[in-house]
Amino acid sequence: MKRNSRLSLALHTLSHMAGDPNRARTSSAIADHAGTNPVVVRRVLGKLREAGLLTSEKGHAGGWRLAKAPTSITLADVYTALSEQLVASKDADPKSSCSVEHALQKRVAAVLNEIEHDLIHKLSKTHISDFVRTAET
Amino acid sequence: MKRNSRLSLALHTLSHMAGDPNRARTSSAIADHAGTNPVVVRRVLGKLREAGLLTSEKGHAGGWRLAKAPTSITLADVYTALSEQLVASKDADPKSSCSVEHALQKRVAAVLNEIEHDLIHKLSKTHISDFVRTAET
DNA sequence: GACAAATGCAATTGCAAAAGTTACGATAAA
DNA sequence: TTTATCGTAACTTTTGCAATTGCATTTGTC
Repeated sequence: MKRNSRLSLALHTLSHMAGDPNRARTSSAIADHAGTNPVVVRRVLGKLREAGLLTSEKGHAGGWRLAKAPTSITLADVYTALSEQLVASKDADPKSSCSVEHALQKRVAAVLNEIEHDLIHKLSKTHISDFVRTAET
Repeated sequence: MKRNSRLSLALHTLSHMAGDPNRARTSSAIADHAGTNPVVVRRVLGKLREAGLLTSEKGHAGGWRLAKAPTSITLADVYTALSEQLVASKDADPKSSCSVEHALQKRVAAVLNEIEHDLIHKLSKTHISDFVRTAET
């Protein structure tokens, strides 16, 4: 896979589940669909479970299920569950000798953080269910 | 440096230049400031030059200069100059056997692209000069 | 013309993060 | 008890990017 693979995988899987929320899916079935492998799927979906978006069941006939209605899961939920920070930079280096430099860095970081927040806000406007409006598997 | 290092470096350098637009800076001076090396600086700034944001002069007493007023360079200019695509995913895999899958992927990609555009729009609202308002080197 | 300072560019190396793989234990259903 | 599944740890492979190196080119100064 390529860039944004985790976000991509998560979105893909959730959308698919939203089309038929009752069925449980196994890691390997999901992996096959997404062209990856079960362990990677578990790693990514594990984060979504921690965030309360999914549940998983062990044992025979276990698998993954949506923990909430598709209409109540937004892209922002997924984004933050994966703790992505596409825009925001990490904290400014404290090792910058020049204080003007430091002030500059902080200002840049502040703007970037604000834009990150805007991005999340925008993401919160679309729901997983929006992907399944027309075709229902 | 880690993620977004290119964007970070570009923003950092441009902001610094905006504080004193007449002086030319050499790749190695910039590299020292940013804690990196001259070749990386040239690679990144080269992209900005291609986009018409910077000019560079070879030879003795050469270096890098802003090609435009700091007030006319937006974060979106920088972002697109570096051809970043933080949100948008690449084109959907054509190898997806299931047509429903394919339609789903296209819908997800469409939403992501729209959000990417929104991000760029937001970036276009702040200018390089905004970083240098209070302190002027 | 000689030399130094600078970009331009390509090839290589090095490194860290992510993906992939394998293995094994725990758990639950049949 | 057997089978199917998640959970997780350890390891290997891949990949992206920075760093390094080397050399050519351009330009200003002596």
